[in-house]
Amino acid sequence: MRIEKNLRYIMDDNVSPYFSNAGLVSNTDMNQSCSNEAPSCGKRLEKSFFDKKSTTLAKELLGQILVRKVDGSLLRGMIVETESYLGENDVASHSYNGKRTPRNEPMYMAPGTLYVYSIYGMYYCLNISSQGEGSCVLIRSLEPIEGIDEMIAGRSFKRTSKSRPLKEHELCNGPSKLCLALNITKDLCNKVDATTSDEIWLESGRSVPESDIVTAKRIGIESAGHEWANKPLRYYIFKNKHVSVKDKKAEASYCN
DNA sequence: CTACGGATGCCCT
DNA sequence: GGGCATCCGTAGA
Repeated sequence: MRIEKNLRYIMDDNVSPYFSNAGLVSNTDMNQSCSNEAPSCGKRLEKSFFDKKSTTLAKELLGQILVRKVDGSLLRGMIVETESYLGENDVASHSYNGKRTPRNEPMYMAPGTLYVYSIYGMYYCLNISSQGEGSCVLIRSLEPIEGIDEMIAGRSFKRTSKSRPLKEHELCNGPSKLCLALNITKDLCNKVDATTSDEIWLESGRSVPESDIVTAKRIGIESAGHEWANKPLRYYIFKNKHVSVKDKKAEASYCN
């Protein structure tokens, strides 16, 4: 029943090469389904993958798979939008000026460590620590791959019977939406080492060519001032429906 | 499509 | 006490 419903979603929204075989059930199937994409597809990303400066990591995380175990079932989403936070020199970073508090401690931990913080009293954002003191990558959007029904259940928070049903591309198209969909909370995931955890980790997906990466300004940091608010430190996959905010000007130079 | 107000509570000063 | 790397519903073009 659940699989049947998932498949229907996939059929309705079959835009990603990742979905070519619609393998939704097990790790084994996943590996088989993308064996033509990349030799390492479906393998856990190791420490060395994360040990890069945040701008590089932010781009290389595009196309990779975030995996979360919820009540014994696996939820998977492909990362389609990220932001780089540079550390002590970045006015918009929680670690600006080398600021270090109990909240942002994970930003200073080993690359691959998750930094989950609460925002606006009711939401969370997920970051991954990168190379460099106090720098990290914010995960802004996912394209759901597996566990759609669980994601819908997670996103029912704050929604009523009057609310319009969510479309698939609305499940994870925002930093706090994806945390709701994948049950990522500070209590459960903050400071977790994603290279060793059995509850949340990353797997290699497809590699996104530079020509498919749109570079744009970051979202929601106007208070950092124009100069830093406008730095091109947000990255997303061109034409992907699951991106939270598109930048038409940045996309104008792309074809198709 | 964009604009805006309200929700809601943690964290730092 | 004020700010916040957000989301949602409504209003209007």
